[in-house]
Amino acid sequence: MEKTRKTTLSDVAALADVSPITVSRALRDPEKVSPDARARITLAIAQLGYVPNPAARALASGRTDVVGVIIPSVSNNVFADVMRGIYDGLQDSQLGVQLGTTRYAPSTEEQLVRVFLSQQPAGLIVAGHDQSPGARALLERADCPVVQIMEVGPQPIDLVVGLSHYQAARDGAQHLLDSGYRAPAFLGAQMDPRSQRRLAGFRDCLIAAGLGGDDPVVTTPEPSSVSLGCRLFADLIATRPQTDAVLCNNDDLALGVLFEAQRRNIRIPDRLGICGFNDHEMMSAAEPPLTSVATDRYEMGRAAILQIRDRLAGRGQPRGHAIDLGYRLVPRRSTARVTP
Amino acid sequence: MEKTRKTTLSDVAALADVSPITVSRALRDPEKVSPDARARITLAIAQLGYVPNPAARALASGRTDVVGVIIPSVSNNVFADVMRGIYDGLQDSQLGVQLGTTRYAPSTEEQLVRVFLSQQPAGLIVAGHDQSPGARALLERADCPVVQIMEVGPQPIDLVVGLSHYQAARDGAQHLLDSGYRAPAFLGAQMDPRSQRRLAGFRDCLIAAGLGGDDPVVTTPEPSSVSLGCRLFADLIATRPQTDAVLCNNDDLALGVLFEAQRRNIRIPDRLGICGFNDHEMMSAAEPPLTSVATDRYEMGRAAILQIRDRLAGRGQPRGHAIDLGYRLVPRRSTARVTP
DNA sequence: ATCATGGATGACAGCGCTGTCATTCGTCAA
DNA sequence: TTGACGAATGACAGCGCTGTCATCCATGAT
Repeated sequence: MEKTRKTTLSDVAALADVSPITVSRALRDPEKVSPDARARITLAIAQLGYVPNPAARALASGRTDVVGVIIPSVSNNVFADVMRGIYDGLQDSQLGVQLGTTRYAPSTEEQLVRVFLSQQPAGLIVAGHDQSPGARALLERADCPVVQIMEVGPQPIDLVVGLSHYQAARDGAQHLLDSGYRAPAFLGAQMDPRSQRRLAGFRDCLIAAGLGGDDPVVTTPEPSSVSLGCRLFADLIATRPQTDAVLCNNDDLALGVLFEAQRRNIRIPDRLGICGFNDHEMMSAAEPPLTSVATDRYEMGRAAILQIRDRLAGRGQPRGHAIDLGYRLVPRRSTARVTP
Repeated sequence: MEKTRKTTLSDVAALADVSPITVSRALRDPEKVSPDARARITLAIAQLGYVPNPAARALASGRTDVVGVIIPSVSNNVFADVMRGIYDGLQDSQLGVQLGTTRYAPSTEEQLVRVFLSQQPAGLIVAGHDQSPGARALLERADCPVVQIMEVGPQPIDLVVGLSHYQAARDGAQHLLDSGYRAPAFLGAQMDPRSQRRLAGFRDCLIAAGLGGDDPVVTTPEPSSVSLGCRLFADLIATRPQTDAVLCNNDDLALGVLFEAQRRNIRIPDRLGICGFNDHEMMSAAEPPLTSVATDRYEMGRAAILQIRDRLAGRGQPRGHAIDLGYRLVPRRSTARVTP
C-alpha cells in the first residue's frame, strides 16, 4: 500500500485556481467568497476527496471543534441518556465529542480537565459541581464555555443545566408520607455527591414530618445495580422489619426491591411502597408499575450542547446562567396504597 | 482575564538549559536523554506547569493519541458495557477516546469513519462488520489498527473481537427445546444486522428440530425497551396463543415479557419459558431469575483496546486476527420447566 | 597516541492551516 | 471624470512540535 500524501488545501487551491487562503475561507465562511470561486472550490474538493486536517486547523487557530465531556461513568444509564442528548444536540454542527470518565474520582477528574483543556476544546461539559479546587480553578480560567450538568447549585463556574436533587428526593419522600406510609426508608448505592443530597432531602422531609428521631437509611459505596437493590432491601427489612416504604436512590435499586419483595411475598403497594429515582423507561412497564421521580437526563445533555453552540455563535447566555430542568413525581401503583 | 500565552516546549527548554528537541525527547522517549538533563527538564515542566499541545504534536508527527470509537448508540446498555471495557483498557496509556454514534445509519457511519480517519487516530474501533462499501474501503486503507467488535464474521478488515450471534441465538433456542418447550417464538426489536443473525440462528434451530413449518417471529424496527417487550409479547400471544416460550433478542425485551406475563397471570416457567440475550446483571435478580445467553460486552471493549495497544507497541497480531469471546447459556428458573 | 563506536544533543525545516495585514478591482456618489 | 469605498482575494508569517540528519564527546580497542 503506497503511502500517498494527503491532499492539502494547496492542492485544492491549485485545481480551483485560487489561493489557499481563499479555499480556507470558502470552508469556514462561504459568504466571504464569490459564488464563482466557491463553485470551483467545491468541485475541486469533491474531485480530490479533500478532507481538512483538524490538527493543522487547531494549531493555526488555537481552536478545535471538539467538546470535551467529563462524566463519572458510561455504564450508568443516567449518563447513557445524557450522552444521547448530547449527540442529538450535536446534529448539524461541526462539533465532535471527546469523552472522559472519572470513575467518581476527583483526582481523575482534575487530570481529565487538564488534558482536555490542553486540547483547546470548543466547550467543556462536566458532571456535577463538586470539582476539586484544582479542577475548578482550571475550569474558571478556561477560555471556552463550560457547562456543569446534572445539578443546579451555588457558585456556578459558567453555565449550568440540572435540577435540585435535594428537592426532588424530598418530594419523593413526601409523596410516600402523603400516600399513607409511616415508616419510609432510604436505599442508596454509589453515594456520590448528588446521592448525598438526595439523602439529605429524604432526611429533611422526615424531620419536617416529625419522624426524624430515627434514621432509616441503608447505603453502600458499591456501584448501583438491580441485584444490589435486592441485597440492600434484604438488609433493610432484616434490621428494620417495620419499614413500610422505600425511597430508592435510583431506579435500578427500586427494581431490585420489587423483585426481592416478590420473592418474599411482600405485597406492593399495601405492605410496601416503592419509589425510584429518574423514572427510567422500565418503571412504567414493571408489574406493578413503579412510582419514580422523573428527571430529564436526555434534555440535560441536549441543553448543555445547545448552550455551548449558542455561545460559540456569539448569542449565548452570560456566565452564571443556570437552567433548572426540574423534576416530576410520577405516582404509579407501587405507592398507591388503598388503606393507610 | 489576561490572555496568557501558553508555555511551550521552548520555554521549558530555556529554563532547563537544553534545546527544545531534548525536551521533546524527554517527553516521548525518556531513555534517550541523560538522567541529568531529564531531571532538569522534569523540574522545569513542573515549575512552568507545562502541558504539551496535542494539535502541534499531531501536525508534526502525523499521529494522535486518540482512538476513535464508532458505535450505533450510547443508550443501549450493551454499548455502555463495551465502553466501560474500552475505558478500562485505556488505563495507564496516553490514549484518549473519541466517540461517534451512527444511530444505526450506514451513511452516518461512513461519514464518521471519514471524519475520524482525517484526524489520524491511533486506532479505530467500529461495531459490527456490516459497514457500507465506502466505509469498508476507507477502513481497509487506514494506516492505523482497526478493530471490528461485537461480532466475528467473514472477511475481517483488520482485527476482530466478537462472537457468533447466530450460534449464540441458536443455542438459546435449542435450550428452550431441550427444556421441553414445543412452541418457542422469537421477539426482536431494533433489528440491526446482529439481531438478524440471531433471528437466523433461531429459525435454523427450529428447522433442524422439524418445527420449521411455522415462523413464530414478532419483530419491530423500534428501539428496544422493556415496555416494548410488554407490547411485543402481548401481540405475540394475541396472534399465537399456543406459544409456550420466547427467545428474546435482548434482555430488555425479556424483562418486558416477564412483567407482561405477571400481569396476565401466565405462570413462568410452566406455562411460558423466557430466555433473554446478553445476560445483563438484572437477569439474575429478577423473580423468577431469567435465563439468558451471556455475552462478555465488557471484555469485548477491553480486548479491542488491548489489541490496538499491542499493535502500537509493535507486538500486535497480524491483520485478519480474530478473537472469538464466545457466549455462555445461563439457565435459570425462567426456563426450568418441571414437567414438559 | 589514534581511530572507530555509540550515546547525547542540537540545527533545520516543515507538518497544514489560519490571523493579520495588504492589495486589487469594480462600483457609485459627487 | 475622479475619488472613495467595500468586496474579493492574496502574501506572509507563524502556531508548537517532531523527523531527519549532523555534531559533539567520552570510551575503549588497536
